[in-house]
Amino acid sequence: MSPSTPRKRLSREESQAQTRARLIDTAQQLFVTNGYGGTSIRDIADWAGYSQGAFYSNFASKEEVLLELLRGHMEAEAAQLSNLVDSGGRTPEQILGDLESWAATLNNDADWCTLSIELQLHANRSPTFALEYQTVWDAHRAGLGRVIGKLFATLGRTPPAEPEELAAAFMALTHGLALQRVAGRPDPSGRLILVFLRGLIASAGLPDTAPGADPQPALPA
Amino acid sequence: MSPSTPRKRLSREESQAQTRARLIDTAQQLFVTNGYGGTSIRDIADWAGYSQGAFYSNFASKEEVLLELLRGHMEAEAAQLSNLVDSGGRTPEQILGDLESWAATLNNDADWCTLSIELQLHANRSPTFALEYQTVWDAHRAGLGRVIGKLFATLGRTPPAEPEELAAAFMALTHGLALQRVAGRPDPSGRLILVFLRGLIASAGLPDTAPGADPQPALPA
Amino acid sequence: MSPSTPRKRLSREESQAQTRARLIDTAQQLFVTNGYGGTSIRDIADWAGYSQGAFYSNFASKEEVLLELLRGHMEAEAAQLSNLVDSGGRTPEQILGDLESWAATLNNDADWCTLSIELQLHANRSPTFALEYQTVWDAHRAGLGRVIGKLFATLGRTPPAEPEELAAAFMALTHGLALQRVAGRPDPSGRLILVFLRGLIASAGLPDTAPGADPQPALPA
Amino acid sequence: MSPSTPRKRLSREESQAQTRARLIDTAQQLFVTNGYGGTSIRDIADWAGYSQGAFYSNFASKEEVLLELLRGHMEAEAAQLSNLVDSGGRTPEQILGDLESWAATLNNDADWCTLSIELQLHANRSPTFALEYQTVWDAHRAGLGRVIGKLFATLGRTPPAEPEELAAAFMALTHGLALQRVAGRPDPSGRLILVFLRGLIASAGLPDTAPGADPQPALPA
DNA sequence: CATGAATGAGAGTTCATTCAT
DNA sequence: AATGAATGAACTCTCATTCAT
Repeated sequence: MSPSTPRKRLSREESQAQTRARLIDTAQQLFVTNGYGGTSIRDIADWAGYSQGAFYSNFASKEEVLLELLRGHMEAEAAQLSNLVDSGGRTPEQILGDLESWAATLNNDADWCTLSIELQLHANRSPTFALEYQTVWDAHRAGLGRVIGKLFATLGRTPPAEPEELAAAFMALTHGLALQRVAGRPDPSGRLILVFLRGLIASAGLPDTAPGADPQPALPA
Repeated sequence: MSPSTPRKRLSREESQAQTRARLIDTAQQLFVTNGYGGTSIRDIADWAGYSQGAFYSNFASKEEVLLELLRGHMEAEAAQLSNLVDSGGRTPEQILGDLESWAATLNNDADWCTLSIELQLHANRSPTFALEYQTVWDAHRAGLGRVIGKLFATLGRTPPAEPEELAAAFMALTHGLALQRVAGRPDPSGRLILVFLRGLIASAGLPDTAPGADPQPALPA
Repeated sequence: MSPSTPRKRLSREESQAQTRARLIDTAQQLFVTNGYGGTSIRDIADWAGYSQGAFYSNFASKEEVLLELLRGHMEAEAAQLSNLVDSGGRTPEQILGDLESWAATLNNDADWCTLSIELQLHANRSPTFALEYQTVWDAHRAGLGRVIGKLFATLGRTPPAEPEELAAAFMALTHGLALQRVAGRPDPSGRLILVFLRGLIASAGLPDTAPGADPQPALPA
Repeated sequence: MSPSTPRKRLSREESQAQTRARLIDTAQQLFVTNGYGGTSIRDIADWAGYSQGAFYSNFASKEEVLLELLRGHMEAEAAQLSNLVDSGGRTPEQILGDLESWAATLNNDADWCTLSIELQLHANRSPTFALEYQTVWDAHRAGLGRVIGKLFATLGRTPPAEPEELAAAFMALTHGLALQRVAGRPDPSGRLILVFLRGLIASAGLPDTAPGADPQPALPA
């Protein structure tokens, strides 16, 4: 290192940011493992290697860390969805492929799902939290709804329910399956989600096409 | 009062059965409202109008009430399923109608679903409880799986995944949708479940029928 | 069974006495094992095979059982002592032999000693109990003191302290050694008590004998 | 006060050491008065003027305070014994005098004895505690055994039992006599211990001295 | 900013005791 | 006399939170 860039030592701001980041990370892991209620602030501080006071220097309460996690959750999901949505001019096969890889992500990132359940549960209890949560949730639902709407539009079919409702249902399916996960057993979540998605497409009406055409020739299971 | 229609006073057994029943009822309501972890034994006893000691005269621990609720849950679900399964020789329309009314039940009985989530969450934390829980869960999954298998058999179609897996997926969907419920908004659970079910049927293969036949003429959405 | 001796069934009084006796026995065992404070009335009733109510039909409180045990203790000790004391005209060797067998009793009956400590401890806490206890204790101390006094008198020696005090000291030694007992290790109580007793005799003055005589020829270790 | 030694205020470390010390002191007094089982953590905290939480900031459990007291006990006893043991080249009279003053200490420090009994009792119930306790106990027994062995060696006599066993017996005697203490009555412990010790010396053999010598001319009671 | 001793409320649980049966 | 459900107080222990340092 040259004398002009010596800083092994973090500036005060950097150090503070690090403390905060470590607390958030630790909190997420503990919430996933032990649940929100089953995690104490002492736990978070201890596992992160800080004192309880350090926690309170960064967050006003346990709920505030959860909010912070919610924001991270939100950003990650928004990024994911923009990948699915923004790229125009795709064939149905490509969109379905995208959704498939999204489902695979869920499969791998079990922690997010578990955390997501914790968020939802806590929103059901705490009105304060519910308010912030609703925003995130609605945004996500709208985003996923748009992807689904687009898929059906590209296929030239009418979805069997409002795209946003279908989006909510897929998220519900994801959460419900995450709840069923047992360590050691293979997780069929991604596969089942696709099975259901293909089902929806199969049952979707072809509004103004000539009758007798094969309904879904392009999408063999 | 005549000697043959005796005392408003409860006999000892009746009285203790009443106590137990009231504690269980109160516990269920509180678990649904505040979650398992968010409910204290003090709460249960207080709301039921008894002392904490009364609770411990009836249950060895908080987990034991949850087990009791699980058993009730189990019986109710078994009864429901036997209605769906046992009656032979039905048309596909009848079976679908049965499933529809089952979905409607879920719609109305939001508490059961919320409680069911609590059960599943607690099973994920407590090995003791998980053991008992797994039994109930497996039985229920097998039961619902049988109904689904029968439906596809009656329709002469091949289900797009193992019936038991589909059953698990529908339960997941139910739980996930229950999680999303917000007081004041209409609950689309039952409707969405049927949408997905119809989708599965639509995408199911017709193993040995003549090609070109209209795949699902009997089941318009 | 002949018709003239039918009674498989206990009379009410007999049955009650049996209940009482079983409760007392169970209580003693539990007090010895877990201590007075570590034993609950529920424990006593359960282990004896009765309800808690049965306990309260026989005793007003936990302390009353302890009193009952104290009385039993007292009688047993009185009987023991009267054996040591009453038989007149013994040689010193015989008396020492008697004491030796008394010490051996203590060795075997560890339970009595442990219980005795519990009694003494409880007397130190409860004034009510202390009152009754003091009587028993004083009687026992006086009894054992008389034996010791007699022993010295027979030997024609002056005890190095008041016989009653020596009695108390021997009981203290017994209790203290009982406290040190560890399961699995041999218990040297009886032997040590005799070692100390011989010591007292050895150091006892020969008030009016000719000087130069061998002090204790008759009692080699 | 000069500016260099200003603050009446305690530093943080001092203050927390004070808290700990007060809790330990209070615990000791209460254990002595009410017994280990009869003392609640609430009691300790209340009497020390702190909250229960303060207790748990300093000790993990009630047993840990007892361990702390045990350590203090151990140190005090070790110091006492090193006084008795270390100083070489003493006449028998001096050693006996030392033991006499040791016995007098016991006399005055009744609390230690009572506490010692509580320690022993708790060791009999809790395996965890027993482990630590055994170490202390063995050390003390060995130490006192050494003093006794030295005494007999100086006197040129053979002790009537293993010095360690005699040590254990004297500790038992001490404990047992402490148990008998009743407030208001004079406590003969110290005196009786010396009576017994002189007895042991009197009955000790003179292995290789000329026969006919006066056995214990130097030690008149 | 970070510390962690101390707080006070509340958790699950046990217990001696009461009383309708 | 015996039952055991129910009581209410007390127990050990954990927690989110505060605040002097």
